[in-house]
Amino acid sequence: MTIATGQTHLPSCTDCPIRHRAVCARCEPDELQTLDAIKYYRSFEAGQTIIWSGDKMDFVGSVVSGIATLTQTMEDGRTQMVGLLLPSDFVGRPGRDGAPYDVVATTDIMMCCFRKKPFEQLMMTTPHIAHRLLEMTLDELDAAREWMLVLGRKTAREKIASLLSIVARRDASLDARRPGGPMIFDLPLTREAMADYLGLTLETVSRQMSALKRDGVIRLEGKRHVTVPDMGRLMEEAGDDSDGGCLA
Amino acid sequence: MTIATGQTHLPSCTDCPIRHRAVCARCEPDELQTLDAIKYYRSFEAGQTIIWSGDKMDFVGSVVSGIATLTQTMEDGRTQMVGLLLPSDFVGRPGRDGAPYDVVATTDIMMCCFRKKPFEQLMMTTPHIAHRLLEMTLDELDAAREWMLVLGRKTAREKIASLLSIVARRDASLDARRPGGPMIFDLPLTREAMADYLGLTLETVSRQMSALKRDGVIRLEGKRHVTVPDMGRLMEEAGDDSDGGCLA
DNA sequence: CGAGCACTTGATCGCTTTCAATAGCTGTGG
DNA sequence: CCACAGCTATTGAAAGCGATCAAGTGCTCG
Repeated sequence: MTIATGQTHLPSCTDCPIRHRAVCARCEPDELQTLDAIKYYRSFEAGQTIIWSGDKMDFVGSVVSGIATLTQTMEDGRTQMVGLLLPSDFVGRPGRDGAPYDVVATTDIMMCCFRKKPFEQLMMTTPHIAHRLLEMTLDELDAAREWMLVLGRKTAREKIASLLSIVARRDASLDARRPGGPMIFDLPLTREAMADYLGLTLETVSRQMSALKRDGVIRLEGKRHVTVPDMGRLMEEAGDDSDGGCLA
Repeated sequence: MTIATGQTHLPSCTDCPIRHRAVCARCEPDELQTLDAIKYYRSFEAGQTIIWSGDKMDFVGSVVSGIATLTQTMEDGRTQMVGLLLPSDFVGRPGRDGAPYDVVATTDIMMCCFRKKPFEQLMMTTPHIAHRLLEMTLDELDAAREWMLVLGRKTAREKIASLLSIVARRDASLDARRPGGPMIFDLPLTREAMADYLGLTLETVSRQMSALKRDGVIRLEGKRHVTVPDMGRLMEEAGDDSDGGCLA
């Protein structure tokens, strides 16, 4: 297992797949050019730790492709996932040196990075970046609080259904499927990662996945390929309002 | 129970108790003057709901004094607290109309408010405000993620100890006590509110409080007045690193 | 003094964890 | 080609922790 951390200069920002969703989304062409000049790409392999909790962080960046997780670990080994980083999500905190969490690549991943100091200076002079980052941070805060309800008050079955519906809806936003039809997607997480996200054991995750399959809420091909025949049903199982999702 | 929502113009920002910690912390005197001109105060009584989840929010603001909670409720009544609002904390989200959570005053509370539209415009022209708000939002995000570990992975006893140590440390930051001595503070929350924060039932909260008292980790006078003879011990019970807190 | 509220305490139940065995899959090497 | 290690996932049985149901205490206020 060679730890070959790639480090490359790649195409310009105008062709970037996350151009319109990442921290640079609001930037004008000239601002984009400035970013283009100081950005660099880094790739990580599945399983690699991108940032260790407590380490000094000298860069920030965006996930371009692939998936990473933010996790916290107690001394005795109990771990809790506190964030799921998808393409366009931002990593790192301007204005703070130490990293509060482990960031681990769960799939092969490509990141668009900036050294922290230059990025911080850029933020001072480029309101479009600061505003977009505020907007994204507020969204993450909402997501974290949503998750607190899941962790604090939902049953194991509801937790699984909540996770599935979140992953499903994310895929839907990319594929632009019609809301009525069945949803099909791949779970990007192992059972253990799901457990760490949900505050459960991996055995309980496995049992509840089996139960949802047995009850016809989901269908499984292999371990990771999921079909949801009826999203409304899944949302009910998650304990969420089933009325939502009517985004014509 | 008269719902007398006070609405007053009060002293200038320069005398404000949260002047150096709130969203206005970074403002220059002239910027402060602009804020001063459009701010207004509102008071709420303990128990009053300040904002209903789903309602249109036409103002944002800072807690000046008192305590409020952010809560989420499922259809069947299960509720989870997702935030504790202390003096200087910011309420409301620029750029979004609907409120995602209930905001409830747990004590009598005074808020410094701004109508949303003017505040948003001000944010565009005043980077000091936008930057401070980003900083505060990132802090809240860290706090929310810290809490996810508590909700997902800690035992009932650890949860209670975590809550107590957080409240204790907050008070410490105000009182500037020496780290070695005993900590004394009042719990601003009922047992039920503690339960909603911790994802427990109020019975379990009560039992674990009794257990911590029995084991000498805390002492109680009345229901709310808490003495912690040894903070290190409390931190151990919370499952946190006990080495921390060495801030000379 | 009695109603109402916040809190405490006890007994029992049930969900999730824990411990343990097994299955399925992949890659390696004889 | 098959045996085997290593990993992920499933399933079963038993244990434990927190929830639920149910009194009961102490305080405040009318």
